[in-house]
Amino acid sequence: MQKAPPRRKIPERSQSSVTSYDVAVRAGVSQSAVSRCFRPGASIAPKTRQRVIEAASELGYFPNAIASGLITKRSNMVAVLISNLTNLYYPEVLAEITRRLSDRGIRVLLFATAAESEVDGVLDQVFRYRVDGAIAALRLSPEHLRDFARRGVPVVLYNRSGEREPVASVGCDSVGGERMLIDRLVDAGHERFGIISGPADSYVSQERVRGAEQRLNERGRKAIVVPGAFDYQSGSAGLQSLMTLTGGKLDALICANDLMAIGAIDCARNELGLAVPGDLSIVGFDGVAPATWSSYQLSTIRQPVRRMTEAAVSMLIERIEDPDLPPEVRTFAGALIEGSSARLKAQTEPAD
Amino acid sequence: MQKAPPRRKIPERSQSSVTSYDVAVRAGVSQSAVSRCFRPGASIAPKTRQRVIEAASELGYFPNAIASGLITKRSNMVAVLISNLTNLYYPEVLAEITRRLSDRGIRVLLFATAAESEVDGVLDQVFRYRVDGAIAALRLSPEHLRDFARRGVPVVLYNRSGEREPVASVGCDSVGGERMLIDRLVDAGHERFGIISGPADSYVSQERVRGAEQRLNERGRKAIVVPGAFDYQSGSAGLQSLMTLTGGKLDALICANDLMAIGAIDCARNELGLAVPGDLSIVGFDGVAPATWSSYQLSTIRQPVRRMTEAAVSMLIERIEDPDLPPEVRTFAGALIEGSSARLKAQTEPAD
DNA sequence: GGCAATTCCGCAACCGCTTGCCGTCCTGAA
DNA sequence: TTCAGGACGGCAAGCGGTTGCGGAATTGCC
Repeated sequence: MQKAPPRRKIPERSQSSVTSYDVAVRAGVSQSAVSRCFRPGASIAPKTRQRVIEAASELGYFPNAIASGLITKRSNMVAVLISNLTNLYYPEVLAEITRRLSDRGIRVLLFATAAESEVDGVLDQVFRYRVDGAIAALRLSPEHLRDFARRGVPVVLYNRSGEREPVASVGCDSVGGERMLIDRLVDAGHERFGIISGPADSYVSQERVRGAEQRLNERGRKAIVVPGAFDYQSGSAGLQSLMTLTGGKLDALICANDLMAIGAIDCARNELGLAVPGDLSIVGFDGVAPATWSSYQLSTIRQPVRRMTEAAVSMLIERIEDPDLPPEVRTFAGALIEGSSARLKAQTEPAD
Repeated sequence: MQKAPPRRKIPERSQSSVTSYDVAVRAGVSQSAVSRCFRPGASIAPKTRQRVIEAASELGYFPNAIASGLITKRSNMVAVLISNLTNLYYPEVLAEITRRLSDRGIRVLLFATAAESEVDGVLDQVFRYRVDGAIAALRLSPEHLRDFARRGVPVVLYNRSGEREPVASVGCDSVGGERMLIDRLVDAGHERFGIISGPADSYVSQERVRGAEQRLNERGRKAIVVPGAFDYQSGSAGLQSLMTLTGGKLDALICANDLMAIGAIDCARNELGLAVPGDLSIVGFDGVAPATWSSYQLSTIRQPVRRMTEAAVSMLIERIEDPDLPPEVRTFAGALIEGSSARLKAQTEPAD
């Protein structure tokens, strides 16, 4: 076989990519002077800067962030790890985080996985890109966290917490939120409780279910738990199986998130012919937009997304600036949204 | 002071950032050999590779994508520009795009703007990062497009099209979609039409409204148009003002997207006491998840998101590989979802 | 075993920018 | 006028990889 000629595809990038050198030539200064014009705090005469800026804009020059990141060891990129974007709740979080980071001159490198457990393959990529930090809204194993630590990449967990080791994290108090819901439900006279959980590998699901069961227990009640998957379907399916399991005797349904609660409401009303909250009280968790729609007016716990994202971003940035800051856990209380999908007060007469 | 002899680099191991040089030392090979181990197709002996890979994993080494991007001129990052993530429709698109790009070894650098018109400030950033290409789900002016072209960064527009100049783009056929809806509505006997548009700076809104009005015109009908903002509120508000404007005489409401249609349904049923579709037919556009919820079962046009994102990604990658490919516009037909929020067939008797 | 053809791998020159270290030049004070 | 002290800006050494080139080692073949 003949030796193949060293075939390279060189797309002849002629006019593309203006460098600081080109600008320097045009402005009649050295390349380093150009660089200084684009660095805040560098020593440069206003006059020179003027000339350089002009030349730069004539050529359409922008400093190459890749090259400068190589030397400053700051890529000005942060990895955002999210498990499933289609969850209604996360888009808002992502949008907020992106906006806040962008206000601080930092870009978001997005990593989306289908399930929380798929992180492994993704982490190499995160490290390859030398991101300055990461915000993770999914479960990271202790090994993963150690990898981050080893490489000096600060992480802030969002709505998660380090399983064993302490990690910087922000979250919404699941246990406290469920406690509020349970207390109000019990006070309103509900007796038979059902719970629809989230996927087994979800941390928030575990916490919420645990919080609910614990409080029910403290109040001398208990609940049947059926598994769900955080989506609309499983709200409906979960309710159906609970009705089967309890022979239709269910007073209150606690869903691990809003989306399942909405699925359950629709199922109760449109398939089982039940009045909500007349025959059945249904509560959720998150406070997503559809929960407020007039067809649902879901009784739920709203997470303070703005404050939480702000906290996550500023905690991360602090740790990028000073990697030795100790781990800090910030927990925010959710707000009870009364809504009208559950009878939350004893005085509300179930007239239907 | 004497001139210093050429400083050999001493592996100081400053706790972070293992370099290929470190790996080379440990494996007893040259730095370039290490590099070759991580480049597909490079000439390296299996034995050497083995040794290097071992040393690398002991040190936790990953090639620095920033550094390699600097020299290969490929950052393996693609910018995704999205106007507002909270739109229910975009998260799905974003998730799909991210997944598909990631399958091809490409990362997403996310740029989210609050309004379509805020692109200006963002573009510098896009260029600074030397992304290999961009997918834009927002309006880009001819100047913006020229900037991309000038820098040799291929762009694919998502649900937009170049206003004057031809640009690679994928989209869902708004005019055709609206035509289907209008035809079915007219055939079913509706006479008085209302339209709620999207924000004025939105391209899809303009197209959809234009498509609807045009077809209504062809069928000898016309509609009153009120402005909306693509959100739940404006569906409700839009319906209310239409009821005022028409003195309550409205047969069919065409909303420029699903979210407003849902808002309108809720308003009609829960505030105006109207039956949908009994008293009023309501249709949307997009095919978002909530549209399928049993409380709504929205009659709408579903965009083929999978196919569209797949097309966008592969078109972009083709253009990254061969920048001289001509612009191509791929339009996908939406699928009519009958739903039950509108009377779409003449034989359906409006019995209420 | 001898010789040519491969296969491997080291060398070194970058990629585009940052920055420490001076050398210039300008300004103001004596 | 002289000189000290800044303010500017050029020089050049990298940052961590990639890759063409050529030498050394290995292999194939007779």
